Amino acid sequence: MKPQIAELLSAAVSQLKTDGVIPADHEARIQVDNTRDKSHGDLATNLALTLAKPAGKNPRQLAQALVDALPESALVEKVDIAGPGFINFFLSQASTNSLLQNILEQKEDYGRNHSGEGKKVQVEFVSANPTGPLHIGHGRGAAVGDCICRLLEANGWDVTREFYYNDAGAQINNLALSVQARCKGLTPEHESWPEDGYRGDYIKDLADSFMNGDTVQSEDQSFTGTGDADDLDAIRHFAVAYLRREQDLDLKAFEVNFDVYFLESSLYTDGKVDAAVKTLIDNGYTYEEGGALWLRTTDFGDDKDRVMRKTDGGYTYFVPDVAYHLDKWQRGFTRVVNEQGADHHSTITRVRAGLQGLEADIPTGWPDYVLHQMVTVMRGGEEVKISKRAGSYVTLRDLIDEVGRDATRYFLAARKADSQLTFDIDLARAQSSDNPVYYIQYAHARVCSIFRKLAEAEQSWTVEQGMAALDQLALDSEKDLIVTLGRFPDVVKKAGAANEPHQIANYLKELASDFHTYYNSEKTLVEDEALRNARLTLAEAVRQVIYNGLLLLGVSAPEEM
RNA sequence: GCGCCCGUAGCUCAACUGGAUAGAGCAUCGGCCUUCUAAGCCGAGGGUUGCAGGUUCAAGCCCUGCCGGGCGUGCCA
Repeated sequence: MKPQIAELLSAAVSQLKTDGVIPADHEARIQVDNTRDKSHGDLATNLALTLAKPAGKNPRQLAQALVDALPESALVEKVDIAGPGFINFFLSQASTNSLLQNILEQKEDYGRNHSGEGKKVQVEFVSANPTGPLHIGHGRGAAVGDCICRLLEANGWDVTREFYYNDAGAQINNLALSVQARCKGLTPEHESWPEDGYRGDYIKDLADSFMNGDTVQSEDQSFTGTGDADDLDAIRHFAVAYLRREQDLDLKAFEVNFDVYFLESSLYTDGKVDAAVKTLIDNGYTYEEGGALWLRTTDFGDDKDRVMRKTDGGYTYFVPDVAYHLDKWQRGFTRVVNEQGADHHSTITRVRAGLQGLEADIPTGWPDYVLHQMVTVMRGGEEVKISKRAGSYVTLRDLIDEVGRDATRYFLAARKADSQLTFDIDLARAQSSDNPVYYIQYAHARVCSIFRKLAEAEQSWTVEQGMAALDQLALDSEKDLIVTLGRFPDVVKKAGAANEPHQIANYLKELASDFHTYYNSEKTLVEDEALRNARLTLAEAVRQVIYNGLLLLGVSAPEEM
């Protein structure tokens, strides 16, 4: 309903410009907010406050002038001027009726918009290296990243989900050496175990599988173990394929899917790394020193220059990353969101510097980054630090197995990414109102239950009957609930613009709470047929919006609990 | 030392890109089942938004300086 009110205000502003009250060249930013206090109506604007200075008038006078210039609208019951000059709108029954009608007509589309205009956006997330099972930090990245994708889709963007993984380099070599050591019967306690080797139990499983000659198949590759413990290259390939398969299975269990798996190694084989390096050299942003090639990142705001090519001839990690991002740009993604752990934030400056050095007309602040902070896992009031399988960290699989996909997704996506997160396993498992996931899902199930009861009583309800009866909804609690339903499209828009899925989670909690309150105070299946039909319409609208919201989080909406 | 992020009720977190009296849940205390699922609802107490300045008609939010925590500060990724 905000857009309609904003339109009325816009018309009023134009009128006042014509009248010479407001300077004609002033660009007014019209902001319509939900009110916190019901005595302030349903929606409010600070327009008179922001226009006071350019108009050279006191805000209350200006507010009165704006109100006088507002076009008539059936949506508005009453307009007040309050406080320092806020304009408060009280919505009419006609507006709440039409809102319910919209929800029931648009169904799954209610809340979606076309602001992205079908433009291409790429979201890169998880991007775990294939050196072990996914840990809880990857889980947070997966939940947040996937929800961002769903939000962007809801806002009309054409989204590509991409997973980038490092299948070359020092860590992979380290992995291969660890597996090889296991193939030769060594354990991590042994004195000749590789320094900085991976020690988890999964290394042993992997070695056994390689020695058995198993064939592993992942999303994008397959490889058969040769059983030759001296063939480090074969071990490397096998280990990568094996762990990729394992990560794929975890992601599938988490209901996170990718459109593109991008291999770092392909940047080398396609010559894209060399090409990027050559361009940087040709553009004069590099120099040799101490046997290494340096990129002058200080030209682009870094606090010191960075090594590109090491003395051993290999490139540092951010060089292929620059080539990768140039590739993204060339694929036509004018908007790219990179969801990563905050421990990698130092790459941002380097990648952006490298991209600027390529002089490819890439905007300075491109791409966007969403960084998530660390996750701490608690059980029984104690911090959980390790899993048996991975050894040194809690895996995503552990969580899914213990608390389920819905709760895991919800808890990992329900917090602002840039604050540290405490994952309380006991709470996530709780089947009570303490647990926000159950609380929200239960609201959905309750509506379904009402309709089951209706069928049992051999009564019926249709949208048409409901629409005809909407004037029966006269209670404050009913209007409150409808106003909350009306906020949903705006929440989707704002959450999408800010890459903040947690806003959806918060909204759903609020909506569920409003509904539970209403459910408890007013019976839906009353004798009076018109009132019953009206309340069923409201209940169905609530169900639809909860369903739509849960879908954005990738959490299921059960019909019974 | 320097850079980035965070600091809100005892705990976990909100506060809609600067708005009106900072809100929920948990925990504590007190109520509500003959009634569509009590897996729920209602009520009470609980705050100098880390500290000190500044900008603004208006600051939890923006600026400066401190304090505390996290991450980074690799020719690791």
